Amino acid sequence: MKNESVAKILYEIADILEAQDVQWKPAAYRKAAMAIESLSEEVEDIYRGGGKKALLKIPGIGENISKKVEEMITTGGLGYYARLKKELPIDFGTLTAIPGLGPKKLKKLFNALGVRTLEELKEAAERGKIAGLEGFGEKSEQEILKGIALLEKTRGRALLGAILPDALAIVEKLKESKAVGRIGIAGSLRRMKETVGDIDILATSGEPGRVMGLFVSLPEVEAVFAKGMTKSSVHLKNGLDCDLRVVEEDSFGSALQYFTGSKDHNIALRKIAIKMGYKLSEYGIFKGEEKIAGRTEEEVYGRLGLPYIEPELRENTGEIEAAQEGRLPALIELEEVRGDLHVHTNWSDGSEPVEEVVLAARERGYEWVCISDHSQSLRIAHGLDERDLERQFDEIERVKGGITGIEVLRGIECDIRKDGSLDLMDETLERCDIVIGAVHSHFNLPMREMTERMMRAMENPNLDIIGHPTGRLLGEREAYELDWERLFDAAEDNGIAFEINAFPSRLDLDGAHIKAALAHGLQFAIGTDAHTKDQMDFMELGVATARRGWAEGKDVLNTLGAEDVRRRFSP
DNA sequence: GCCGTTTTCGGCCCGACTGTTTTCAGTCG
Repeated sequence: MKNESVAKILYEIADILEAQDVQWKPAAYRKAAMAIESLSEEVEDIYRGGGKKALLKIPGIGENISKKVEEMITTGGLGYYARLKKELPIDFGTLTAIPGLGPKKLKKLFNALGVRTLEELKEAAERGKIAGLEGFGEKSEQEILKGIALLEKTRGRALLGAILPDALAIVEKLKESKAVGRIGIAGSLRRMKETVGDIDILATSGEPGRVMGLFVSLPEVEAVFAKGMTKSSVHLKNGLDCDLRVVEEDSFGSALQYFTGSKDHNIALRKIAIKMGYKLSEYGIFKGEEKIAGRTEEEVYGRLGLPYIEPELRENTGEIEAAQEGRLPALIELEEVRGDLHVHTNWSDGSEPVEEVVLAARERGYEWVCISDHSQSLRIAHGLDERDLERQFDEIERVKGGITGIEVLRGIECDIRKDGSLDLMDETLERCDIVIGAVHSHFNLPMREMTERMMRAMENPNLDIIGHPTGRLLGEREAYELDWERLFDAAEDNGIAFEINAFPSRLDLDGAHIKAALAHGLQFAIGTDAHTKDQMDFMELGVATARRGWAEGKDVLNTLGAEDVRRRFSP
């Protein structure tokens, strides 16, 4: 059973128990579900490797839940869940996604009207059966109908690269108002998560009413969920929800800290505050009635005895302990990036000729750029064969002659065939500065075969980098499974780097992969995989991913000069 | 149900918004 399915059942158990007014257990089940959901490894594999004992090592999973997870993995079902579901056969997973409906209200609807599914809820609301119930009214019935309509449209999380510009545009529009003081993005967007579920904006204002009025009437807004003096929530036309909060000037730092999260990071901070005899909230740090911090985030962290922690690290995955011990990494900065390792031109499936791509790289302040088009197997992308590549090398030489101030590296995104061999002759690959090997076919191989396919490719002395290693794309789960430990070992043996692929529709390596690889002493190369000049701007996303994996400048090859990159990859 | 430099028992983050409840429960983040 996959992590997602295990987590879904645990979430549903939490909802059922909460509907039954059970104390504390719902929170415990939810915490366990979140822990399993965010594992970078399959819980099945963890169990196969170390049994129930290994499950107990996952924080939030104790004696009871580990037994239940064990049952799910070994039998594919869970008796406890089946019994609960019999008592309360409600589709909590779907229905709690409707704003305003939680476990308790859904139980009321079930008891009064027998509502179990989205369809039954819709029918009950359309027939006006809900308005008369205790605890509901005309308004809530309408809200439910609106919620269902929104749910039926596309919902869910969106890619960072797709949302960041929209969020910045809203912030810019609000900034134009004189009523707005300080303003900034918070939430998972500020932490630069690969995907974001909503947009959180935080501002200060002497006239919150005016700011809220402006916010809910922005043209981007499709529906308004709530409008108050300190908080308003809307649904945007791009499909995401957006919250705006207005706070006092002297609470901006603590509010920014609080609403940036993550939730787990904040809970850990609050526990530290409690131990020190303080109370931490979005309004500041309080010692009794007295407020002792809150104006800036630095002040908040400082009062808790911590250095400032970068938003990308705030996941409670060891950053607080590292901060306490003074061993936070000096995260790589966008300014340190000296070149893009992976761009396409119109020689394969890119839009522009070599010359324009090189000029675009120079405009971005890079010292070098590596041209890396597809190899011949990728027919739909007009992949290059040996002769094409030689001709492209000539073209690169010609372009280099006419453009100063930037170095051009000769690269190739070479297909890794099903058997692990590379798609071009060794003599040709030897003439490249950088060979990026990538999988573009036979995605459904079993984990072992796929891993060994890549390991075989790594043994070719010409291969330098594994490109977009996970194959994950938007809307799909991991396209194929890999045995990371074996892969890391092979990369170490052969001096191979992994690519952090910043192409906007790709959900490639995440922070956990990167941390694990760094622990093996491996290096990364950020490639935008740009197919148009504009897409080279997504370097920022690649850097954010590296930062979320705790990478420093030395861990990322893009911080090297052109000659050092060449030397790093010459056999 | 989980967890432990307060603890193997007794805690578990905290506050705003909404609707309908005339004093607050449920939901949300």
